[in-house]
Amino acid sequence: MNKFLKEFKDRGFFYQCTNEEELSKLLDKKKISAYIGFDCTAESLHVGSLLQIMCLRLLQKHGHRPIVLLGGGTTRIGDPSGKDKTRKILNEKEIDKNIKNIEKLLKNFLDVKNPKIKPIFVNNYSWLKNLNYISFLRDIGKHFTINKMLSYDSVKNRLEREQSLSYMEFNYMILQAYDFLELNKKKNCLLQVGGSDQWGNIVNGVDLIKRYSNNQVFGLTTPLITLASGAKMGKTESGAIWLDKKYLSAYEYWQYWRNTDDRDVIKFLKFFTDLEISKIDNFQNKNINDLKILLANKTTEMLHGKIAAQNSEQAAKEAFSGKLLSSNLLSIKIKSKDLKKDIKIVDLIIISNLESSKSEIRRLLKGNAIKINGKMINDDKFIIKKELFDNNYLKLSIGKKRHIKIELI
RNA sequence: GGAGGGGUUCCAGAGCGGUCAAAUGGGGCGGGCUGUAAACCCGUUGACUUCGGUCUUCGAAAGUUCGAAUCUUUCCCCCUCCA
Repeated sequence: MNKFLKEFKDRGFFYQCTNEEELSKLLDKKKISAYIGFDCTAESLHVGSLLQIMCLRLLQKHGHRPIVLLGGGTTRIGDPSGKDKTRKILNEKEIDKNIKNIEKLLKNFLDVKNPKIKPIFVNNYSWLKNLNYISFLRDIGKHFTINKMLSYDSVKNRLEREQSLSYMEFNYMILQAYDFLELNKKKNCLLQVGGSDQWGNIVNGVDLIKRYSNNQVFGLTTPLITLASGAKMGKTESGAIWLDKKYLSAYEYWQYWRNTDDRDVIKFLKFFTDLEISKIDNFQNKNINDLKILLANKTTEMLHGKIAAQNSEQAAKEAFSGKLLSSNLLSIKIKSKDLKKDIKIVDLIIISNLESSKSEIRRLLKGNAIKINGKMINDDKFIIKKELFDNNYLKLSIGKKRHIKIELI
């Protein structure tokens, strides 16, 4: 089997392929361009897209060129896959902003220097915006049958549940197939990779290209990642695990990985780090917590850089060992003039934006959850005095995991 | 078009005139155990509070009543069956 495909499988990326044998042969013969499309409905991607990003990296590792499609056109329509309701439609400005930001984000993960494998970023709006309806129907539309389109899960589910599916959304799969055709024509793109929910859309593209130009191209999908706990990856109660540090700090990102369920650690090392498979397979007997730290370091390093990863590890070490102040701890600044009057612990936490409900903070206080400089506070009338600050710093702990440095400025 | 059933707190789902900020389960949060894991146990889960209470919530609006999530009217939205 082709080396790329083998590693793709060994790491657990593989779910389905339109024609594995032929793809393997092709990849042995030459270096190709392959594309993955990303949703641009938000300003940042989250961990849910990370497997796709790892696919891009793997392509590069094996000398293939990734094409990143940031769907300015299709985001304007909204993919009905996995959705019960029509998505909210974003306006042009928002989408353009999202595309710019996501492109920047992705560049953190990819080799953008090596001219042979440098990623190509494309926006399908550039070809979708000028489509002529009649000629599109004649050239492209004739290759699609409604009979088949109705059989796809994304469509079928909607219809079965009697949820309305607009004609606009119904066209999504055709547009995605058309994207593939365009990329095949313009960039000689021979492979589309996506999540398993994209299978139908990908197959349509492969079929369209076959019918339209008689070229053979391929589709490859990755499995949906579920956690050992049964939950979907990437969402926690406090929100999505964003990749952009504007929404989630490097430390919090590091913590997300550090808190991986035991049962998921080996799997995640294969998914989300570049460590060699053979090496990971030898980890079975290693201390599970060391592996979690390794996982956190590698994933954080990849996104935020080595320094950020090291700082996060250091901060965690200090925070959880009970050390009072660490320069690496998440820091929140409050103005000293706000501290002039007697400020209560409850208000301090509100000002710091750590909690938004005073009732909640009172509950936490009652539940032995709040510590200042390592000392438990139960009284909701506890006054924060200047003396509590050591060199203008104070350590506030909420629960066992949230340790924050409050800085007086 | 005709006949029924329903919209309840994050979710599922009870309540059907006062004892309802609303059972129960899930989820979340906090505590315990531990390893920043899992499992398990306990507490908690609308907001504000001078801890006495106060205010806002049961699809929307209006009404009956001393008192409404519960009754009436109108409106909006969902589901099932028949045509």
